Amino acid sequence: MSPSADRPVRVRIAPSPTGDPHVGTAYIALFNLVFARQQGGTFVLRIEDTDQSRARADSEQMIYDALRWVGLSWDEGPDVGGPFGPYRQSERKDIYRQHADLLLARGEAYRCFCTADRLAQVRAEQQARKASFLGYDRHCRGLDRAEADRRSAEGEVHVVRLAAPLDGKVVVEDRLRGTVEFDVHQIDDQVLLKSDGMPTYHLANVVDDHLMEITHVIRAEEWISSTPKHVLLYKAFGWQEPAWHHMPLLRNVDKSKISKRKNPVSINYYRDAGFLPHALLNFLALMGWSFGDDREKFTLDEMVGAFSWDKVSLGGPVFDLDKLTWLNEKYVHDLSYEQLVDALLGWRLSRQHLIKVMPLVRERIKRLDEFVPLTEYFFSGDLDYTAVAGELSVPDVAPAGVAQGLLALVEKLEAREGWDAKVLEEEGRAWATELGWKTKHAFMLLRLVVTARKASPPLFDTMAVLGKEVTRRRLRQAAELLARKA
RNA sequence: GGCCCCAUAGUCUAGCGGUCUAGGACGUCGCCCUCUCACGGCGAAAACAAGGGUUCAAGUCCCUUUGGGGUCACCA
Repeated sequence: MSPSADRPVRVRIAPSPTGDPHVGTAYIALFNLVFARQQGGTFVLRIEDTDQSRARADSEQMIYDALRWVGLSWDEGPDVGGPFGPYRQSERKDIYRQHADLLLARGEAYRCFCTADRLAQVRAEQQARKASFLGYDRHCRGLDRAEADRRSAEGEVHVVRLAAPLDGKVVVEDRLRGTVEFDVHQIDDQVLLKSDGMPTYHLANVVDDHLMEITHVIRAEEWISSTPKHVLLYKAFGWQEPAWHHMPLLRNVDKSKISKRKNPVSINYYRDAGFLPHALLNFLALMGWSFGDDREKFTLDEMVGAFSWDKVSLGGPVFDLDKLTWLNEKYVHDLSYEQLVDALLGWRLSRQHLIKVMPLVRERIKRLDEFVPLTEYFFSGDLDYTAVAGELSVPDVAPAGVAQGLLALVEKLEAREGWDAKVLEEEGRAWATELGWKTKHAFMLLRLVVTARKASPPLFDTMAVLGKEVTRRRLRQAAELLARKA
């Protein structure tokens, strides 16, 4: 019965390198790793980079660094290799194509020549008449196969879609939630191969999981509604399904799915804000899992020893920074003085970081004793704006407008790859222009937000050294403060 | 809106039919310790979403409602 009883346990995480390393990735990675370790299994890291338009050059490395920083490591992956490689989906294009061809040959899939415009029209029409089902209308499903193959051979742009069954139910056996049934009428003919030849998540995920002999899929709850599509794919291929486990989603304070707009979400933020990696990891474990007794502080090894699925709770846990801070305090207090010193030296007091700060302050100090008071904001997380609250403003702009402006800058910086003084200045100037704010005023505002002082080293150099996460957090915090005032 | 998931205090959770006048933790408040602050110690307020069943017995099982969330892409 168990799809894995006879096979060695293999699990995976499959992050997509589209941005900053996400706490949710670490969260899911933790549960995968713990389960693998407990079962004497293997934990695989696979990079899902099939969307060229969203891929970011530095993102993949940041994922590795961030996961290692929290203390998670994998047995197989693009950077460490392994017998089931390549572990980067962009390097497996041929494999997906072959599998799509296989499905095509079996009549389990078909070519679709519909244009993006037509698809958009269909969707708009469905929405307009408030159709209960939104999805592809199977326009190309009836096409003659030989004819479709000919058009394809002639180079006509098209995608490959799964020919989902027209009737019946798809059953997902979730090990955390039990049997979940989906009516097949809710599932449309999912695209498997995009017109650029890259697979969609659905195809790549199923093909890779099978080829990499993944026995247990442990992923976030947001995937549960696409699981029937995956089940259908396993059936179409005639493969054995993995055991499904859908973990609850981390939440913002308002209970929505955790997002960078409402909560620091990058692992790098937690690092830069002075959280200890083991504390973060321990905290993530607490989000959805409990030790069994009242223990809240425990190591990875202890968790591995005590882990079981029935101690996972399914309500979406709110990521509570206060409780994380409390846990972090426990970890800090458990360090010896020497260890704490090392922790600091590995953090913002590292030689590496101080060397970045120095060009900004050397000209501004006359004696060494001035360094610490002058540079405090380089070593802080959140700032206290009470002393400058009155000056946190732009002439003739209401506080709410200033808040909005700050958030607009956050969005702007988000959209731009790279974080150095040059990029920041470009974006900063464009931002001020767009808002119609004099740079003098706009930049003083930013200076106050970022340093809580009226005098500082050059603004954009300061932001560059501060780093993306801390800067972003301060912009948001200040915006929130101003919005409250309004 | 269709489908799906979820439901114990503001938050994270224990509870797997009787031992629950519901336990722990964060946060909040009070007291103690104390040269200050912090730590620490002690204590307080604070929850089984609602309504129906099943049962001798329901926070625990079932149904409905309500609420929250997710998802409906050539993104993952």
